Amino acid sequence: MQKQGTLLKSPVAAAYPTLVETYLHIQKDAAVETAEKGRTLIHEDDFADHSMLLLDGWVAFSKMLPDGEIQIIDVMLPGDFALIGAVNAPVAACTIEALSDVRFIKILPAQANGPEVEMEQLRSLFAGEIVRMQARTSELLLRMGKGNAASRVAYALLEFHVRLEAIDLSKDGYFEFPMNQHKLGEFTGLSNVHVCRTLRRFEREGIISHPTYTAIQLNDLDALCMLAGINLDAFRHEILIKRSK
Amino acid sequence: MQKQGTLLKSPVAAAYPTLVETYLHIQKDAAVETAEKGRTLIHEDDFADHSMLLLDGWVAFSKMLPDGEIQIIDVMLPGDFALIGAVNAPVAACTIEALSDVRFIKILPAQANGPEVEMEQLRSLFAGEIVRMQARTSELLLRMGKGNAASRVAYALLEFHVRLEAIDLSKDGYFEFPMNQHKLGEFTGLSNVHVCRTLRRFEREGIISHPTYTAIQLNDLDALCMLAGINLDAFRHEILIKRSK
DNA sequence: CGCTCAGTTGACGAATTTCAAAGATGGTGG
DNA sequence: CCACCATCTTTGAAATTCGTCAACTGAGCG
Repeated sequence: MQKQGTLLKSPVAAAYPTLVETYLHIQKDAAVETAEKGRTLIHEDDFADHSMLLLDGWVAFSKMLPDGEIQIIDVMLPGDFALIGAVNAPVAACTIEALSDVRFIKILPAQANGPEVEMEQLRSLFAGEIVRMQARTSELLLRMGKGNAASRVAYALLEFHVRLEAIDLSKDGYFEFPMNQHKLGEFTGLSNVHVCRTLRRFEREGIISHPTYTAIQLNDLDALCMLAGINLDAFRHEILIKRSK
Repeated sequence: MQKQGTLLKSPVAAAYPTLVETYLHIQKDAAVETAEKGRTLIHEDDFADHSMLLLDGWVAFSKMLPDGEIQIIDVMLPGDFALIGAVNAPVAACTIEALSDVRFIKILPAQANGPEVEMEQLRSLFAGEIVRMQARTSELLLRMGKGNAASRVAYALLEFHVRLEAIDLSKDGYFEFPMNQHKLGEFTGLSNVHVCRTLRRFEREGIISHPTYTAIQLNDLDALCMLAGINLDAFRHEILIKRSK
């Protein structure tokens, strides 16, 4: 377990001072938990009345059909907050899995709902995070229902890029990408085979390239936006926090 | 505009005393707004920092791709609460449309974030509503990505039935259903034509019947659960409030 | 060196969309 | 009460997209 001092040195705290710092200012003894890549933190239908604040790494929320098919509902990135359960809804709707090694804080209901003025400010930030998560899920659902394979893959890549860029983890379209094609298929609702074909097509057309096995390079954001049906500026307003600096 | 007296007489207040009554106990002068079927309340990308409490009727949250294809993200039913925007995320991710004549209350950020003890209780209820909305969207997204047409349509019918039954608006599988096949296609991610084929198949197999044009009768819940890949008890725990009576 | 796992590619088939046209229903105004 | 109109539903046939199956490749690792 680590304490505040360590937290504030993390790149996340530097990039997103408001949420992480605000929380730590109130809960000075917050316990930081860690999990390695591939670890399942919570299973669908488990008891859960808490929330989660991700400090480092990638986390997937997913669900499974009886036949074993898995769909990733949302991916949390460093600095993100998620409501997992509530006192009146104490069941986790999703399985939560670490897509990379992660560091996170578990937030209990009582740790955010108090009358103190600082908590009021904190709740306001949490509400924003929830709205942005809903916005991401909505965009995903839209393309799942009405978009083709190219649209879904382009959207996924753009979403990650835009969110990572805001916390300095994507530069000029280049970022570390800890999901393989099978996982990307679970996120986009496609088979791993079709994800492969779509990525290869993008690569042939020069839209993307993958310089290393664990990273990706987006070369033509305009083309991706066209394919995904996204207006990049409007999209940023919808899924990024208004920086308070 | 109507006041508390009228509200408490509504079937919703009787069925869900906790949320609606708790809110009205704090905001005694809450203004009730109305809208007729088909009316758009908010457009995607509009400014919005508020929430909404639905008293009567059905409301759809939807998004549109540049080519005009529409996907319904979630449907609110009487008694439901939804976070539309937040102070730190003041953009509506969805277009909000009345699927039937509706009555609702607009809730501003300041009306729920105060230090008072009653507001603490109210926020706890709101948090539960948000978790349940996320659970519904997750179930929908799962079937959109990995389910076939029968699974999606069966899920949609079951979701409406289970939620309506909890507020006495579905009895023995019979309920008023204000969506046409085109709208149901927007919800399930199918063309209206394929929704039609799927419904007709269900009807041929005796799983459902539609006694009037605006109502539907679910005859075989077990068969629908099998098709949707749902465990009805687990599903109820996930998307229904724990009644406090 | 051989093992395993992720990625790649082609051929085929199944599910769903699109297009087109024909019924059914309900509302409206004469 | 009837005729007409717009909207919704139903059905068939053709086209498309994507999944499945199977085989092959290539990288990492003991």
